[in-house]
Amino acid sequence: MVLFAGQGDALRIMRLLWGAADEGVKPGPKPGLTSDDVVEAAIVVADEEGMGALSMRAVAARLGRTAMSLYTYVPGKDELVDLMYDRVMGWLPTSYELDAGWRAAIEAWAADTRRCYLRHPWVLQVSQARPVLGPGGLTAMNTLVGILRTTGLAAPELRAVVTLLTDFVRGAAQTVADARQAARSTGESDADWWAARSAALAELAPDFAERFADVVWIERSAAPVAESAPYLETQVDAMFATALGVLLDGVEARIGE
Amino acid sequence: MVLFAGQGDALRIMRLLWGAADEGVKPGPKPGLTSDDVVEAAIVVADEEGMGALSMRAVAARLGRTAMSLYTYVPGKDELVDLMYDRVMGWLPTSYELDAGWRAAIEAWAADTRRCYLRHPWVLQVSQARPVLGPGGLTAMNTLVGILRTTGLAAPELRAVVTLLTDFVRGAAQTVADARQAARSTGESDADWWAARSAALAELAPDFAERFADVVWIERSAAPVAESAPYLETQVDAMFATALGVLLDGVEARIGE
DNA sequence: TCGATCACTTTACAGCATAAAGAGTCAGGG
DNA sequence: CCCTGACTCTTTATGCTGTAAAGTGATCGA
Repeated sequence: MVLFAGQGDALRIMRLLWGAADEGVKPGPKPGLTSDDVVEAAIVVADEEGMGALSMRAVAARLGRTAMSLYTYVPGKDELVDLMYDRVMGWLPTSYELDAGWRAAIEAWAADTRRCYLRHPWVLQVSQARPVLGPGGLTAMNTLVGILRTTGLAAPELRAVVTLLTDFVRGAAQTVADARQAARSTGESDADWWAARSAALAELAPDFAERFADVVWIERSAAPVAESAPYLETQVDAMFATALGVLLDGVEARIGE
Repeated sequence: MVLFAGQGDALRIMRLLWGAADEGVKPGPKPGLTSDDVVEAAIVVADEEGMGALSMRAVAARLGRTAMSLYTYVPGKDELVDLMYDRVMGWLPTSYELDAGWRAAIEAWAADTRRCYLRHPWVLQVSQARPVLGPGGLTAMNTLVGILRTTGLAAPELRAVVTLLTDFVRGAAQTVADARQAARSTGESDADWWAARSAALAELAPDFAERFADVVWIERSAAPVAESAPYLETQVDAMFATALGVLLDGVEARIGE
């Protein structure tokens, strides 16, 4: 992996992100692919087999080429992932109806964004620090800020709300994605997993009910279905909506000031 | 890595998590280490060099042994990470003063939890789906729920608030941890990184100011220091406090019902 | 036609988790 | 007292990973 990206590298990846066209004719054989082809193939691999299966060899195999040939189109794997990220973020809706108010718009934004993360779970593994500064990611950010600006909140508060929203949506999606991934890769359903663990717990911590009384209480009282796995998806969807509601109540309270 | 963990494996890792003592005397040489020694050494490695540098070889080297010898004490790397996680979560405070109200208690909880994540950033890479069911993690969860129960909120809402809080604190800490990690491993400061990117942006997207007007507005208006790197840490700390305030306003609104 | 340039392949390296097999060490049973 | 089985720990090996380095052959401008 790349350990130090100098300034020249910064320009190169930015050029790729922004689709800066190559200038004139050059000697040598014509490229058989474009960097877009590589990005597209990599997204297919990551969607189908997960980020863990995304290797230069796997992407190259899908394109009928060797791993090393990809380095003609893309500086390295890190940069390829950045390009994949920006591409997917570019597929998100870029504007929301505001006639029903900012709250409804944010709810729609959250649902779309969450759906996108669940369709491409590997996106959640791209760090938010030193963000990918491509057109897709910037447009997505612009869309969210655009909705929130209509609340009339001051910029510092609004910025906090932006990170609150994105961190929450990412975290919630991450949990669902991880659960699905675990079920797929271990072949053990959530229910089986839970059954084995709770049996072991009962044996190893007989004082469980008293020692973790509050946890037991919330699990018993909040789960609509007794004996269910903790991450039953319909239950998780409802919880997402509730949590988002609490968050937006907080925003509303700040508007009242 | 382990692909399928059967029921026997579940019992074994749970026994390790709960510190179930081995029974009687056995033939063969005495073990030179305990699984706790391995976990401790692994935490030191991960704290000092990051999760990416956590390998069985590195842990073994610190203990003066070969990588394979660790498999005597721990089923595999995945399970070792679970043990590390539960150990660190067990270091968190287990009760909070409630005389000043639940809100102050949650603020203290959030500060402690965030500090713990920043001291051991690799903890954030442990998935929340199929959580580690050890005493440390369960106690931490119990502490949080215990504070929130004093709000009198109904269990389903309270559960949503729990995930909202944990997802937010984790996400916020993750961003800071990633930024620090990037600075360390690339040798490029945030300021340098930002300078190189914004120069490239100006060249590649001359219409930036109009095309991403809302993003530009919030960056200009919210940052107290002009031309500063986006993730200046004091700025991020303030944003964390503001966002937590908004979140807790939402909880308060729900209590009023 | 020549030399430069580029696409692409082959080979190689260091590092990873861990399976498999072997070496040495210690206990209880004969 | 020795043997057998169990146990710790090491050595070796397998199949992955990203990518550096060098080589092959095609294609262009001069």
